Amino acid sequence: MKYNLCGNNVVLSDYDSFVISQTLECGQCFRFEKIKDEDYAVIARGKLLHIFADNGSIVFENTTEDDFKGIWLRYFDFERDYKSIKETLSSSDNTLSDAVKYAPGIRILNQDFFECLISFIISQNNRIPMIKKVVSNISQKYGKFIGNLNGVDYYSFPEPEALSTAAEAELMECKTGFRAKYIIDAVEKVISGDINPEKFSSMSTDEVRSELMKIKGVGPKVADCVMLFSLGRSDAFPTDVWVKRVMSYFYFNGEDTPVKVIHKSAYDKFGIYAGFAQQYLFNYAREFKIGASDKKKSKVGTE
DNA sequence: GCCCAGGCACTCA
DNA sequence: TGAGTGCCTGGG
Repeated sequence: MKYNLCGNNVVLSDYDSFVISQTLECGQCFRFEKIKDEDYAVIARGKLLHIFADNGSIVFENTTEDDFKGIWLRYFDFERDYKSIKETLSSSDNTLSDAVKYAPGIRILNQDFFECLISFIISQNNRIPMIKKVVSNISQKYGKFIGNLNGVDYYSFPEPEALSTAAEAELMECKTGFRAKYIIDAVEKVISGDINPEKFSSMSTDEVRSELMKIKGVGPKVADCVMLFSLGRSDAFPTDVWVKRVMSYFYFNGEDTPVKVIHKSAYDKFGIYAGFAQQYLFNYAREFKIGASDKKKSKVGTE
């Protein structure tokens, strides 16, 4: 991977396995706005980033080398060798081979723990546009103004202390619905140190999952999302309805299979790459509506 | 108006 | 230990 400085921009060339839209729109994060094709505003780590593709390069607009190296390199997971991960997954499994070919430019983002935790608590029983709206509402109300792009104001996701001032009724006004009390419980546990990501480093993935599930509104699915997208646990395998469908469809003869069974088979098959496999499969399943009712289903491989 | 969405808590057997 | 049910909200 190579980058150079060009005026106020950092320009990334000679990279692989990265397509902005595939990485942002594969359901792992909620803090981005599409400006046009391969041109996005991204909010992360208290910064507003304008990122776009230009003649095969990726431009990080108005970005210092310090921010690029200190924030974005890690956020977009550019230090990881995705070629070998994709080869490993594809070589042993035809389904994965197809799923990887379908979206070879997905990278697993390294998001902020607290933001990721609250965002995926909000995600339960909810749709992506709605999740984005709720996270944005919370940021606008409790976060800090960080900039304007194309006439749109952007706000950072609040620190735990800032969000702790929120009453349940106020969170409801942000359209969190029944999840408001879950958010309050999560904030309390983070501030008290009851939930402390620094302590996680010495724990196994199963132990971290149990810790996270002490928070109200955090079950196995949300815990695995938080571990995969913000704690670098690549063996986490978030099993939501789509992953359940795609796994049942391809590995269990289309039979409705319990999440526990799916979870175990994923770990047996993919091991420490389970999280990457999940992301390729999830994207593939959602795009082709694999396993959804016939009305919604489109034919695999015809698009 | 009804149904459901990237789950989870709660209840009851 | 597992199955069944309700949940804010808004778009189809």
